[in-house]
Amino acid sequence: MLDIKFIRENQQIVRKAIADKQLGESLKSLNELLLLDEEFRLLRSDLEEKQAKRNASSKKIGELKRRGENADELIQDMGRLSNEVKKLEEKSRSLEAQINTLMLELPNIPHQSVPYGQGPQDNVVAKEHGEKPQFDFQPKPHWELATARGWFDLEAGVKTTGAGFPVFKGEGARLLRALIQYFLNKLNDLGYTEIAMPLMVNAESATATGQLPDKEGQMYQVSDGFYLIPTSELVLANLHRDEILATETLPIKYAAYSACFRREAGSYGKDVRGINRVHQFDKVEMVQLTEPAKSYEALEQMTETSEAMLEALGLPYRRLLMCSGDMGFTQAKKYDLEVWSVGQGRWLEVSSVSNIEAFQARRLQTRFRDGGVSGKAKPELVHTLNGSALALPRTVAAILENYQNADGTVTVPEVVRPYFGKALME
RNA sequence: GGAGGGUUGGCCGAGUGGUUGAAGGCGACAGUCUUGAAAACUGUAGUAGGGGUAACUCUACCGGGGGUUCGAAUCCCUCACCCUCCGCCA
Repeated sequence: MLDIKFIRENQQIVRKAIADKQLGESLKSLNELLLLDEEFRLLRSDLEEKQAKRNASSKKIGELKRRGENADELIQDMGRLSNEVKKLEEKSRSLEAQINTLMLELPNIPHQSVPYGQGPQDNVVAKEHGEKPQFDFQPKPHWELATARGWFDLEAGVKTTGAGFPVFKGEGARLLRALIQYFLNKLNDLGYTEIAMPLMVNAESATATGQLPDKEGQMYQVSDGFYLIPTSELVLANLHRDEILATETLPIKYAAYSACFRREAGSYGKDVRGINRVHQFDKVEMVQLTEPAKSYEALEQMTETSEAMLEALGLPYRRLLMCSGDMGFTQAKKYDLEVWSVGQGRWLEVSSVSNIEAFQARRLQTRFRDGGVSGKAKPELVHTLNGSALALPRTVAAILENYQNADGTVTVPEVVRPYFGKALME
């Protein structure tokens, strides 16, 4: 959510952001918002004036009554005034609700370093690292390797649940677990606090982080008004909702492993082969809350953390700087990391690291100030950042494909061996 | 699932429908004293929004939302959460 004052005073910037992000629909929201905001502010001053009168009279009536004097006349006047106040209050409430809804439809503003672009084709390759492996045999895609050795069983998942709910078995399941361990330990070493969390959230949390209303169709809704989390970012970012933090506690760094659930409506073809895109997957995520001045430094640092993991795993990858049109509703700047999938001959996105600036924090009301909660300084909104380190299925796919041997076995990357327990999947 | 009791400022905790934005305590901050600290004493301080160059001033906020009333922290309804008891399941 943007600051209403900012919107009011910087209409052109907001308009440009909407256009750059290819969200033409939001322009209507902006226009309507500006009108309602004007109306709301006029109404407010009228209302507040009348409230002030009412408060004064009420006080006077109290005094008269205490002294045992007659206040009937004043009470009659108050009746009329109160009615007006009540009507204005009602109007004010409904305007405020409308304004709020519209505010939720305005996207975050891209950082100045974000290139303009209409879609994925305009993303900029910011970096490429590692050699694509060469084989003296025809490398296979991960689903062939895994099915042949029984490392996962997609049919079984279809049976128990439906398409896109993979079942991992034996050494396949073990590889998942080993990777999760490796990632979390790595992040612990870097000062991230590990969190284990609920896999469902309420609408309030989902609204605060920006999934609602923007991505409602992407989430599974279960009973009692809960949503299955599409990413653990949602819970991590909400951990300090409505809190004022001491500056010294920043940056706050959280890491978590969780299952993630996404409806992924409209996906098809090679995108969904094997475990390229599934409805339930595992992910290790990092979230940081920082002071505004330090958030872009943190974005680089978090991206480098994910890259370091890919390097340690020996997977060739590239870093994309996402263009304005492909970066999503809440982000100010975002990098995607993609690994080379040799069996499919394509890049697979395994991480996405974003700076949300104050866009989430404004809804979360997560603030900080010098001197802590009861300090004197004015509270200020934190910046929130999130990034995957890393998403499991595609990392597994890349490992299987890039480390495959001619006989269908897979060499386990060295850094994972302590967790996996041996050097070869067979 | 049923029946009761709760939710007040950073924390604890008063609060009778009418000068209560809210006593008191703790904690915080500033000052006095002290070589320094502690103690003691004195003082300051909620959050958000609006108006004003400023001094200042207005409004809202006592879990959330609605209502009753001339007037609500206080009465009513509703939702959420916490506690106790009963039932059910582990």
